[in-house]
Amino acid sequence: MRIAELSRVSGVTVPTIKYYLRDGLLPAGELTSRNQAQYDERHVRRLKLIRALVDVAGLSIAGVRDALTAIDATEEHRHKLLGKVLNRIAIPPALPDDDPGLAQGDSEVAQLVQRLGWDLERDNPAWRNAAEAIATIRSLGVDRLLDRLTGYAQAMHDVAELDLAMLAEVQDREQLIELAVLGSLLGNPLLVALRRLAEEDVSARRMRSTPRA
Amino acid sequence: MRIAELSRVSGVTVPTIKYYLRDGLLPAGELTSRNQAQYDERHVRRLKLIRALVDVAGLSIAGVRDALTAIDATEEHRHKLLGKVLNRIAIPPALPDDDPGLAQGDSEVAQLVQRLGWDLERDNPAWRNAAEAIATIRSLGVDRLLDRLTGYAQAMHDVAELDLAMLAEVQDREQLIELAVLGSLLGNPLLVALRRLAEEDVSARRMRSTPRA
DNA sequence: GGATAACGGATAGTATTGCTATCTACTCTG
DNA sequence: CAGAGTAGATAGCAATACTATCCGTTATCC
Repeated sequence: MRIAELSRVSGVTVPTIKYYLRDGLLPAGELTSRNQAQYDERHVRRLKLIRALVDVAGLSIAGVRDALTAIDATEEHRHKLLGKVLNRIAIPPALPDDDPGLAQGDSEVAQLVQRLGWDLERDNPAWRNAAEAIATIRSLGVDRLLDRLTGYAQAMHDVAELDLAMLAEVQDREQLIELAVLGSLLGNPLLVALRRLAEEDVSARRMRSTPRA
Repeated sequence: MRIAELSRVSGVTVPTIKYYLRDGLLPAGELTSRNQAQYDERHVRRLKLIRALVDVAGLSIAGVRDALTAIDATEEHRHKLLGKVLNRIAIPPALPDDDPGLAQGDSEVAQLVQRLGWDLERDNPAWRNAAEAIATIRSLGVDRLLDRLTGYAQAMHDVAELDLAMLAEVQDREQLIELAVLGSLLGNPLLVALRRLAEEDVSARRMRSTPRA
């Protein structure tokens, strides 16, 4: 398969494919001569993956590179725990380290974790993300949003049980890493969409039971 | 308060404040003369809100404008249902209408909704978001990620119950809209972070019970 | 075997986003 | 009344994600 067909099959324009090649997101095809290369199904798949991460997961090109690097981790790195791979595709901090309220958010996460008896390390990047979200909510004075923080955490624990149960079934290590990364990146928008749909259902039910509340 | 103090108090630079003023994200201060305006606490709050939506919720400036417009909906629009407000801050579609697989994703959402007996309309933008996420997962051949779709939906239904229970307690209509919008936009990153933290807990627990699985 | 279409690789250009800087005419402050 | 600050307008800029063009080379089709 040459570049024109790769473009046709994947739906990505030739200049964009060249751009991804330059950026190292897409591995080069096998050169059969100075200016001819062969591409195969792996390239098609990789292009679909890049577009999925950009369009659906909402990643930047730099974020895609991080995700692909995590997926492609060589065997010498792959002995590391799944957690390490997932921490490498974490959402970068949004607030400065000295943000007033961040320390408070951090300790609220600590309380939550302790209350639920969760077994985890403070250096998980998601800890910071959670602390930042909490700090932001408090700083805007919409504290009521956090009344049910524990319930949120329990619901996400249910999700996590499903995630890990799925991963536990996977034998192949390469596939495991990929499923974990994609489950994280593509699962988030799915969960967000399901939350919104569920809200409409709950709202409709409540409306039926108390029509003019 | 003049612009320099507004900048100092909010932590947003003067040129950026002017940019937000130009863009209509921040309402103009009250002009006391041709080139002097007074700003107040509402402007401080609005600036914090804009930064929160950009930094924490990850919205673009255009997205912030949509969110603020939804929050600021005048009384004539505010009779509309909460759902209409939330649909206006929906995530825009990422796949083209004619994407192969989108129709399949759409019908999978329909099956899920029917299976769970959810009461909702097909025109909810989140329906499309869910269909796109499902279509993308299928097109990448990582179908296993969807094995527990029903469980995901149930967990998010729990979240939705919490969301609506919180909103039901709010009397003031203006506050209701704001809490709904911020609960949606700021709640998502919080849920994503909690999911990741919960995954680590579940992973640690599983590791303890079956150390070398 | 000769026209021509496509190719890989390099370089340059472009549209958009989200600010940032400068300018001008004015006004408040010490 | 000096000079710092201001509103509003316009212009500039850095980053991102492509998109276009060019070059010499290579396949392809009659």
